[in-house]
Amino acid sequence: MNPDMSQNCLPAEMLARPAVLLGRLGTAMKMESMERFEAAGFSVYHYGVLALLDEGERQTQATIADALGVDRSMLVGLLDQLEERGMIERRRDPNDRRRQMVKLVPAGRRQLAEFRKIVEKIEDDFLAPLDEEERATLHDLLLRVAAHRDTRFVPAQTSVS
Amino acid sequence: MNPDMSQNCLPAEMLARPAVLLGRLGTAMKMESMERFEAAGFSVYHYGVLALLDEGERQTQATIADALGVDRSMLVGLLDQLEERGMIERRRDPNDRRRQMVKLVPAGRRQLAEFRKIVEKIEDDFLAPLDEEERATLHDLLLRVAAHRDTRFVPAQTSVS
DNA sequence: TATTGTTATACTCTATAACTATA
DNA sequence: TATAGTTATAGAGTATAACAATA
Repeated sequence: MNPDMSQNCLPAEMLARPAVLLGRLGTAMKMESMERFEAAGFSVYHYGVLALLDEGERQTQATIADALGVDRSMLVGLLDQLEERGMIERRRDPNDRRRQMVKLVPAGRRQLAEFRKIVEKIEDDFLAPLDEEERATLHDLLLRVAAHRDTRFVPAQTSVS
Repeated sequence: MNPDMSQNCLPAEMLARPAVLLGRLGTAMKMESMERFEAAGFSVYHYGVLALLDEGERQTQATIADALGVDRSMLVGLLDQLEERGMIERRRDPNDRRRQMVKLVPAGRRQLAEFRKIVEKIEDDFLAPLDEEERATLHDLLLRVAAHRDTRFVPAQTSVS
């Protein structure tokens, strides 16, 4: 109908590449997430920290930073903010006073529940055109790609020891 | 084996979310692309511009910027660089001297061929764990998600007029 | 001397706003 | 007055480097 519609489009050769779509969509996804967390008075990184600590106390800040893939110097500010709001606790390791042990406290656990709602909403909005099965397929494909290039994406074994 | 291995991992609840994987992988994809294009002396945006112009001359710079989703002020520099290297030509529209018509010239077409090799290499490295059929599935899913939220991802109709 | 956490610095990216010329 | 393109400015975000305390 409108002969100019193709003028608004990305080049067909780019649309044909899964890698291009992945890059564009992933970036959009990240921006969307950041905006929604900002709107809630937090950042996406706060979610990552709380989700990580929900799996257990950490003996050093460095392991948190490494697991989440953020710089250690950046993590300091994130933990400061979470601590100020009473969501985590830091305390020095008595055996090695350079280290800070970090753990989640009840208020943090409650906030994590709120964060999960935000994440579910984002995902649901974003993946709206896909049904449950298709989302599972997408997840499987992405997880394999992610695990292949970064061991941080390899799901942890349930240790028997 | 190593009891600390799960310490390096992202939280399981994040790994379980396709949206999280999409955001992380997409960002990694974009960064990887930028680095490889930088290494070749260009930027990913140069590829976008050439790929777009390969589909036909443009009557204004604004349609290029809008289609690629970059700011018009940013496009100026990209076109300057491509013009300096003799890959595109700009000329004023005689009917409206505010406008610049932009088209690809042979050297640009040759460079585009090089860019395509880079993109194919990136994609192949990135999607290494997926076979052809799985890549097609991934592409289909991503395209539907992309088209749903942004008409620039709706593949252009082959016009009959 | 090396490591943990912290603070300070510098730089890149990009969004916004001004500005010029044409209409 | 509005639009196309251009240039200049400013601010956010982040990577790097320096620093203090402890080992």
